[in-house]
Amino acid sequence: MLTKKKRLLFQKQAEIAKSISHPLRIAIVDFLKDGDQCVCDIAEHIGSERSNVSRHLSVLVGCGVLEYRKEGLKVIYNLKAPCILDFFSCMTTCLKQQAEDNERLLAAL
Amino acid sequence: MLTKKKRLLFQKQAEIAKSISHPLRIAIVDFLKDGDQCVCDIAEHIGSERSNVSRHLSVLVGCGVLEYRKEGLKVIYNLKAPCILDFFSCMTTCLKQQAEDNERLLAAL
DNA sequence: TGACTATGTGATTATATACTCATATAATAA
DNA sequence: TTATTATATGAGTATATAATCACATAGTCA
Repeated sequence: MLTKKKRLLFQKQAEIAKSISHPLRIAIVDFLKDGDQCVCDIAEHIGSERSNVSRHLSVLVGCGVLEYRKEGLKVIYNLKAPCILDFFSCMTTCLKQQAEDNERLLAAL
Repeated sequence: MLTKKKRLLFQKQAEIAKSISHPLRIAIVDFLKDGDQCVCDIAEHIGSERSNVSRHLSVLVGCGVLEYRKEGLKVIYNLKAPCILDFFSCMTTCLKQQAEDNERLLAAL
């Protein structure tokens, strides 16, 4: 059986995973890998309402994936945990694997 | 603006991330890193109903994180994408960072 | 064959999440 | 001061997810 310690760890890890479990949040992290950006530029880049983007950003900040600083009127967000990007490539590997599996299946029909 | 290609990629990546965005599913993946297991042993280890575990397992299989084989009555699950484990350590790094931040904050009070 | 065991699934309910709109806050400039 | 701009947040609605229970399926063995 799981210990309480492990349960807590898994709970916290799940929160981080959940924070990047949304296409727009993935797009945000991907955008920020090339440099810091303000909310309005992020919103324009991913094509969504600023209010919506603001909420997505606060989820990512809450989990320690992003951090921000204020510069005049603007709030600039940046990647705090770049190791997240490694996970992105792991997911891409998964997807390639799946695509290859499907290809093999198709060839067998 | 995002291209359609990128949108699709982010959508698929979000699905994989979502598949591990649950404490029980994290516990399952963590359990399977030490070797293949059947549903009933997984259910006992994580302390949840078999029907519930079965559903969580099918989510993970659906995203290519796990795969399974049948052995008699039992269905044995194993880790198909071990790179997921690297992400676990990234998340642990995030959590340590957050804990340190909190410590610094506390010390400043 | 029938009994038993492991697993999966349909239906239901409770809860969580995402999005939109309207509004609030805060910094800046006229 | 007022107006403007960037950002954040409350409320409401729609949708997605998780857990439970009952039942179905499928493999094994007497």
